[in-house]
Amino acid sequence: MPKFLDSLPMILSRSLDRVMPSYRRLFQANDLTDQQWRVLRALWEKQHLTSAQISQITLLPPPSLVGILDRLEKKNLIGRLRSTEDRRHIHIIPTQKGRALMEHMMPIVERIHDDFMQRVTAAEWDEFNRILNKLSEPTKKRNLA
Amino acid sequence: MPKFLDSLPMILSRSLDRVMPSYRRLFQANDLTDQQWRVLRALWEKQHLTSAQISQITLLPPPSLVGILDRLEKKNLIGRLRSTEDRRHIHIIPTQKGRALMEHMMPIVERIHDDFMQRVTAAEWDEFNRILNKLSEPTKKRNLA
DNA sequence: TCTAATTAGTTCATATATGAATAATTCATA
DNA sequence: TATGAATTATTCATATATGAACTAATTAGA
Repeated sequence: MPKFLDSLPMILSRSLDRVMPSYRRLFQANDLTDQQWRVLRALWEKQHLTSAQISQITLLPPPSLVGILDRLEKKNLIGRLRSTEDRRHIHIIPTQKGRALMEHMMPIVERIHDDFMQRVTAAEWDEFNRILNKLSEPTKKRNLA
Repeated sequence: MPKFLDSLPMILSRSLDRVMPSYRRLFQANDLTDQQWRVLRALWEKQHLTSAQISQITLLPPPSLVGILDRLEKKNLIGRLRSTEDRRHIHIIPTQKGRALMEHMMPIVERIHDDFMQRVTAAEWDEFNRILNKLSEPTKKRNLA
């Protein structure tokens, strides 16, 4: 008899609730929300991305992204630049200030990540990812209603 | 060099995004949000719970819970009853209609759950929970109440 | 006994999630 | 080449998340 608290959604939600505070302290110290940081983080590797690309990388839904980008723009951390080739695309580009903030935060984020990683062995981490992937791997539509 | 997409928060978020749709189709077919179902589900075992207890079980923050309970009450699925012993407590009680809805949905929810469980062995599931717990176990604030 | 500290539920301001719909642009193709 | 389909970013309405603050009720302590 599977208990509510042992269901997959609750297990994942509870873990997120436990993991996020360690990161959130850093985000708040830098006046960022979780989501705002995700956008900046996505721009760490690439110099510019479209909204759709950011949405795909960060898992942030497009309607949410509009407001998140608005606020990042207002804080002068990113800029919007409409593409001349395909005028439907809007390139999101970090500003100097945005890039400076990323450079300040990235090492700390990595340290937080490393702290979590040190809780398990490399083999455990791999095994964890393998099983979680089996559990959540997308297949067909699973409509049991 | 850990990639953004392989960080613990992103892995957990992505898995949730992949798992929830299977449940959400059922919730929507019954005119419920994820959170509204969580509250009903919490009331499946117990006949009545206080707001604080529901918040703890469902992981829903108290300020959110107020609105969620308002809407469940408006749909006549639950009722609020102020305790006479401690007038700060408010008991949340499913209505007849609420209980009927739960009885209709529970078997389907269980089937969805079983469907996910069949993707891994019992040993894998245990191992998954063990590692995830090591990863996300709270260390500080260990409140031994 | 009387007041300070706690507790439960709530409100507030702001930010985000969700699903439907829309405007502008580009693509596909008859 | 006109025109319907597809794409990109956006808006809209509603629901929820987050952290601070607030009210009413209860409890702890001097």
